[in-house]
Amino acid sequence: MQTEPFGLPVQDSRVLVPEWFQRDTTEVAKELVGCLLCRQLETGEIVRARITETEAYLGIADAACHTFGGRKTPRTQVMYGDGGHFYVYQTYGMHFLLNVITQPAGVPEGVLLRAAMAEGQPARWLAGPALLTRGLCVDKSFYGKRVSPESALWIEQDGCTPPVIARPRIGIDYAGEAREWPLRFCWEKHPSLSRP
DNA sequence: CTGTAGATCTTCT
DNA sequence: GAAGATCTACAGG
Repeated sequence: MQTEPFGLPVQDSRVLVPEWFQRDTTEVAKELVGCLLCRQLETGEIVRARITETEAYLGIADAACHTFGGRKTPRTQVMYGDGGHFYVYQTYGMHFLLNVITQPAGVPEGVLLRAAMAEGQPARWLAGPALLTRGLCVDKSFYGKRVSPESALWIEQDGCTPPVIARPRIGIDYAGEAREWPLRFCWEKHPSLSRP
């Protein structure tokens, strides 16, 4: 039931378990739009943000993915593990980007979380992958942790089913034909999108 | 509104 | 040694 605009307030929700992520990456990316990214801060306070934008990265066949061609480096190592864990890396020397690993072990794919909106905050507070991690105090210490409340960072689903549209991904012009692939999933017309 | 530059540093060649 | 799954500020039209 989608009565309030832009998915607020939160309804009865359930925590997604790691196994939920161990399947088709594009499906996971699509279904994560509308879910709640939850973070328990050092203070104990819990922040819930409605995910509004994701991107799927399809592993060895995807020139935009860090594991393209089966590349295995210290940075990408966790991508080869079980889905339902986090892949966090730093880019441009100053930004952390948060991914959820998908698929069973051996299939190095994942979903980049690009934008979200938290209740009681400006719509553009988390309107970008680096803004999202900065706002929720997510850094490389989450690398390899389970997507679970015991990690202080998890995802809940509460039956919110927004209108989702697919677009080419952002910032991957180097990726040859893969740059056209419609793997960016957006909540249609949502004010918190990183870009329209 | 558009374009461009600078910040800043890990990762891989 | 170069580039990057970004963001912000500022200049110009």
